[in-house]
Amino acid sequence: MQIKDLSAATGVDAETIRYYEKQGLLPAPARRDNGYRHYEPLHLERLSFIRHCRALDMPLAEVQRLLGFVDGPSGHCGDVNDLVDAQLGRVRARLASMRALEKQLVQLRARCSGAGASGVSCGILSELVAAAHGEAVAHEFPGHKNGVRSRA
Amino acid sequence: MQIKDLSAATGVDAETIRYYEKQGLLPAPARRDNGYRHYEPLHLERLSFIRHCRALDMPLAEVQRLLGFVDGPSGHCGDVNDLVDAQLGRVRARLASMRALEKQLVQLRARCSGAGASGVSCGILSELVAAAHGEAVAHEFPGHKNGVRSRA
DNA sequence: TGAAAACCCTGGAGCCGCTACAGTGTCAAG
DNA sequence: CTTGACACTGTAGCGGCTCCAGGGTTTTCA
Repeated sequence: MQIKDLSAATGVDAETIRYYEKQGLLPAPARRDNGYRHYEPLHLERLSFIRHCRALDMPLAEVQRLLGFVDGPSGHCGDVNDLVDAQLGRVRARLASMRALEKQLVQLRARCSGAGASGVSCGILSELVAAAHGEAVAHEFPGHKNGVRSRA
Repeated sequence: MQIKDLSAATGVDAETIRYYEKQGLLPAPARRDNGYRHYEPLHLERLSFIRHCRALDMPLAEVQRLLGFVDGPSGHCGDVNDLVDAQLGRVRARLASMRALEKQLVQLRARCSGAGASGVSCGILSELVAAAHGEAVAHEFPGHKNGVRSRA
């Protein structure tokens, strides 16, 4: 099995497969005489595992730890639990902030769809400008470094 | 007003402020004799606007377009609408996939909390391995480049 | 047989939105 | 006059890829 077959079988781009190898997630396969990578069914299974974890949005570092549990002796059930719980926590936190975000955007959107093009300037823009004013005042006393989460 | 005052007033890190300037989001302020940036109230307002948009998780490129509308002549209400709608669409798509994610994680988590440490191996891990098997089979016929969204 | 297309390799740069340095200069307080 | 807080520039790093350049190899088709 060469890289394009593994790619076709998993739906993972060949460059991503090489990237996983470089990051130590996928064991380096044997090489043919011409230097081409030669994959075994083991790699297919492993890559699918990785992608499944990624579909759960786990960071690669955690996937790696999980793979360590798969390979190593059993009895890490507690550790695995913790890992999944941590991921669930992250997902829920993001979910909450996304919901708040949606709400804000819906409110913002309503500013314009109602009034039409009658007013002097756009309601959405003036809303954002006004909000900016409020924010600036609200933040006048510092205390924390960064009020906006870096990636919702 | 020097950079740390602007930073304190908005809660935005000074390095981030300089970054926004370099990216062309914040107009370059006047410089004092010593080369220090000298900010006007205009900058405070503008920076707050940017942060408010960022709090709505808009990409900087869109914030820039929005700023263009603020500066330019009015009458872009339709464009602004489209922009906000696009953002709302992105947020909702992410929201949906996050919800699916949470569900999967909860199911996965249940695999282990029920059985305790009685079985031979961890239920979560075998579930992931089994799921990986299913995925691999399901993808055996290619057609698309990348099955997993890059950033949920 | 020979040319073109499709695949493979490596190494490095680019994406986003910051964040954190290193190395240097300037200013205010004690 | 020293100490500390601030300022400046420029560059590198994060995650998780993605894409490109510049090569080599293999397959396919005329």
